[in-house]
Amino acid sequence: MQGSKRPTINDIARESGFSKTAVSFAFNDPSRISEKTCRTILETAKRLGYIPDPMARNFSLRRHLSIGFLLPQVVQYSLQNPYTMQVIQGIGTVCENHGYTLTLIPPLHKSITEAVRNAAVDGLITMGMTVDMDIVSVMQTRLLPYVTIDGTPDELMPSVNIQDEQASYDMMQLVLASGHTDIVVAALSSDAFAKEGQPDSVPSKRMQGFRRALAEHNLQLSDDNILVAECTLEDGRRIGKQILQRKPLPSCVVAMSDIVAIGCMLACKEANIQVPSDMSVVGFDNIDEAACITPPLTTISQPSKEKGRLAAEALFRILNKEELASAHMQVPYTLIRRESLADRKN
Amino acid sequence: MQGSKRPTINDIARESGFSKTAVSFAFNDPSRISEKTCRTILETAKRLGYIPDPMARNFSLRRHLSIGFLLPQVVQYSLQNPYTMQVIQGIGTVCENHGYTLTLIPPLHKSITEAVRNAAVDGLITMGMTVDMDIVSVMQTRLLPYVTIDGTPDELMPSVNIQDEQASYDMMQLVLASGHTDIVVAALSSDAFAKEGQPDSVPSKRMQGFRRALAEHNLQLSDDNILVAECTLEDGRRIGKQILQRKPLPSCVVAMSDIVAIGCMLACKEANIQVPSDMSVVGFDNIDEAACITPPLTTISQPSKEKGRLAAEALFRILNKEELASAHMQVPYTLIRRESLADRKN
DNA sequence: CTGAAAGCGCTTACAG
DNA sequence: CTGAAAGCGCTTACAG
Repeated sequence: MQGSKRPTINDIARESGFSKTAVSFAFNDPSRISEKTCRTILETAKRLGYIPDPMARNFSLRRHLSIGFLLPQVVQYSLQNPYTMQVIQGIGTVCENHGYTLTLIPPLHKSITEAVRNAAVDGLITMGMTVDMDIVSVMQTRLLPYVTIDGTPDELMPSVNIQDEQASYDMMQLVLASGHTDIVVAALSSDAFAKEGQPDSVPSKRMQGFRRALAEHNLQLSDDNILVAECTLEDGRRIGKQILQRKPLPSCVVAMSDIVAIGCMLACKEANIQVPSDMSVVGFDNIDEAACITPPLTTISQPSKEKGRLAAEALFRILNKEELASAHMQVPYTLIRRESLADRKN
Repeated sequence: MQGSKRPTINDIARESGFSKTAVSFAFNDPSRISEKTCRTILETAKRLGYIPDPMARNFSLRRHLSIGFLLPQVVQYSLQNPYTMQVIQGIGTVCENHGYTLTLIPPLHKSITEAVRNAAVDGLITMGMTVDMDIVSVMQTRLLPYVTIDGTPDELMPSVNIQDEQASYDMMQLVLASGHTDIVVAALSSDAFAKEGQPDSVPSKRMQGFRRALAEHNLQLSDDNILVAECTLEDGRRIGKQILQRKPLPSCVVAMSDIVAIGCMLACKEANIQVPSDMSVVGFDNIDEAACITPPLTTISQPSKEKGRLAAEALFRILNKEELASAHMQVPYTLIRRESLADRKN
């Protein structure tokens, strides 16, 4: 079976005595031919083991029937982040409803741009994209529709976001209201796609929110108190260890991502530092683990599945040449207070 | 930009004054043409905004550069299970290394068979597949290579498994050794793909292991003590509620999957039943949540990423016409004892 | 109801 | 080094 060749539409046409046209109709639009012809053709197909080649069909119809999700990091990291996984879930559900598959696209030969040039999909969803990135011009050149989640909104960049600046402000307010003053921020590196100094990128927005709250308390963040982490558990742990070198310990670590916050907490556990009595930790995203870890993590809850769903639905609307109600979709967030943040006022 | 047509290789050939052949070489094998020609062509391409169409290229080369992962349930459930996600991670890493994308394939119009007929991929990885399923004959007809994880090994079915019967036996031995006798099994429904009564399917194997251990203690499982759940948190919770109706409560729930076990524990928490003092619960898979939930879950640890990795590597070996060292790969498991299982001997 | 033929956008064996 | 032409396996407008 493995060695032989698959029959093509030509074989079925010849063997059944009808034309290629008829064979094609038998599979795609039986009403165009007589029942008898259809039956004969389908029987011949079954006998010879013929299944129309999806690639040839899609090529002819100029479509892929697949949506691409560009992995922001190498597979190992991207899929390790429950937040990303939730986003993928939301996208996947919409794809399923539309009869599409969901293609996960890792960097190709280390290059995300290469991956986009070669992506065999009808449209792309990305995370953290800015309009001036190389991949955007590639998508535009390829006339590939795209939507970004947690990216920088722009006229040419349909996007799904929460109010990152405000959410971060709220979080920092809570931390400050709890009596913390010696604060370290575990920031996100602008990720794989990002260029330097995007003032509207999500990490920047969050930093702005933190700073605004601090400023209102006449505090500011020195560079020493900002550590940059990749969005992975391991890098969170690394940051955590680094923070634990300090004496005295900061009273609170404010992380831009739960996975990083949890990495920090791991480092604490390993060093026998008690959270929150020795040091508080707060996160961002409200992944499932945030609730079930000990102590439970104070964090910002984002509707991650909803973000994926909205992005995918917008993309399908673009594919269908429908109007977008708004190119910049916003979803609500919630501040969730749990035990990882100690009250230092008393 | 959205409305206009993309230039094709013909446009570049005409505009640059060279042949299609030369244009093709410029992109794929520059050594075949002079440097000057190559430069001219690439400049023309850039000027006109030409990027070779991946679909046409793949069609011509008879390949997709993508591996398919057949989702065993609807997207919502499949991607909600951390075990499945880990498997996908393992597969994804291998795809990345090979320069392939990973296509997640949900049922098409509710039909998995339809999805396989139309899958635009070079090979497929599935979970829980048996050789006599419809999709297997579709894959064979399409000459699509495939590998199954947690499926039923067969000559025509390359597979990756743990020793499910033995692992389940070990688990039940532990439960019995801890003094439990009133035991309820939360079994997995043979899933979306399965036909009735597969004696070699993973759920059957696990049941056999449970029964062997019970038999050695002169116990057997009445039908009343077997509840079948879908592999989801929600269905675990449903099963949990059902179990909590019983008086007296069973002393231990033995689940075939952590996600179901955790669903049960949720039901307990909601009903104010203490695990493990009122009732013990054990699971299977050792997903991350198993360790961080309260109380931590006793379970069987499976190397889930490794399973995905092995399956994908086997698939690529088949694609490259290499020999498989073995068509039936086995990975080791570990029994992990945590607090969700009470000791009733004392 | 049926079929011959052009077309989708590439690759590549072959000839020069 | 370069190009004309066949081929990958389908779909579909058009004519009968």
